[in-house]
Amino acid sequence: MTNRDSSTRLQNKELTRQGLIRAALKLLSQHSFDSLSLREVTRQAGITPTAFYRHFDDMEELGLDLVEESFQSLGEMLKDARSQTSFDEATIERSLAVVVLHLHSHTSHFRFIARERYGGVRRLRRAINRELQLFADELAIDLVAMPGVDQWTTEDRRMLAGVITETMIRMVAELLEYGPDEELAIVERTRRQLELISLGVPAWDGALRAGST
Amino acid sequence: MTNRDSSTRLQNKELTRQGLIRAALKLLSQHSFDSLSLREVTRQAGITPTAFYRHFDDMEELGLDLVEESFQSLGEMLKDARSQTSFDEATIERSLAVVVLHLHSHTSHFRFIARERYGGVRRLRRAINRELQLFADELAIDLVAMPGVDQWTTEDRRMLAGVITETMIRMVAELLEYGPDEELAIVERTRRQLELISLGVPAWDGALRAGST
DNA sequence: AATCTGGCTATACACTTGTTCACAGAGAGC
DNA sequence: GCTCTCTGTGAACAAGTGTATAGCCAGATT
Repeated sequence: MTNRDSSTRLQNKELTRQGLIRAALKLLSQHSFDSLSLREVTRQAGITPTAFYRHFDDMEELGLDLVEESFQSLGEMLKDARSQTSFDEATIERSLAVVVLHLHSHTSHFRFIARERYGGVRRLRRAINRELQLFADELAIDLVAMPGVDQWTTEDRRMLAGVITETMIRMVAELLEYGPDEELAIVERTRRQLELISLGVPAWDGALRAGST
Repeated sequence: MTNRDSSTRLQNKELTRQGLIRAALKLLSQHSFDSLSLREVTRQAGITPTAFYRHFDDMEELGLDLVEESFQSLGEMLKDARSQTSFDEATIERSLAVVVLHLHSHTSHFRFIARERYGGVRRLRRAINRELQLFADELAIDLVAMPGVDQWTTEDRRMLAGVITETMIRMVAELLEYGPDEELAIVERTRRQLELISLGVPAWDGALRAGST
């Protein structure tokens, strides 16, 4: 194999592979993943069912690749939203804007995550939740910079990061479900929910709220 | 038709109908709904595929019945949890206990709701979300009794009820995903999230947070 | 230029799916 | 007791499923 030049062979393979992934994502706006058939995907991608096996052993393997790709695009979103690590009105507003923007340009990725997170395929659920955990953990780290929160325990910071990410995800899911007419109301409501949470932060005293065990 | 007596005819029909529903619920712990086949359900219920049509036109119709039944059991839960309409530590603790208890005795119903809420079947999603809306609205009404919140706008009360129910639902989903070993940690984390939110309530001033439109 | 490699096609297999149809047989109504 | 009404059965259908096998042919290797 000549390494110095990009071989057309591999390029083409990657191309049809992308085709399969894009085909799957397209079909997943109608189906859930485990009602998505191998043949359906290849049909949409324009190749023979048997050719599928040149790229994936399994539909599940394709699914795991979808998880990876989806969170990759989500990671790029984080770069945009990061470097401002407070939790005030302005930050909330900006974060919401970033999420909504990326939602519009990566709709199928977001839909896939939202749908399969609690979907019928165990390995997919696990993979997605693992990635979401990493996502929330990053946020938790950022929250250290917030006055007051720096004194919190790690667990409490994760707890806070949890509500925030979950609230965001639910907003995404709602936006996907309802049309653009409802978009403003949904985002506005989410904004208020996040602000409400942020108001709880200064009043929080983790020490007084130790577990009952 | 003799109305005064319960005919064995209808009783039996209702019996196999329940059989179908229970069969579906059982299978839905492995599948998602739209990968669940009619034949699979009848096989599990121990009847012929064709007999299915004596009870439902469609799998989707069965699904809608599942929604109804699931929320009926959820409504009974509400009766237990209600009549204490504050949002303090004790109430949170008690509400969590009620939910966890009902989760253990109605696992399949909760799983169905959590999974199909964002699942692949549109009508099911809509039906579930409509019911959840009603659920949250009831909670919103109860929240009027809370000092301070009685001055809030209806929309803000719904907003608050929204975060609370969503946090609860996510806890349920997590409990379903992970084993009983994790149960304590999950519930504890949720408890803290709810308390954090409750701390934001006294500081909330809706007037200062009007929409930006 | 000859050979090899591997992405892809074509055909075929056994199996499952939703739905239709004719029919059985037990309870309901007279 | 006879007839009617329905819930459930059995066989059959066209269509869709995952996968195995054999072969083609363009790009890579030598």
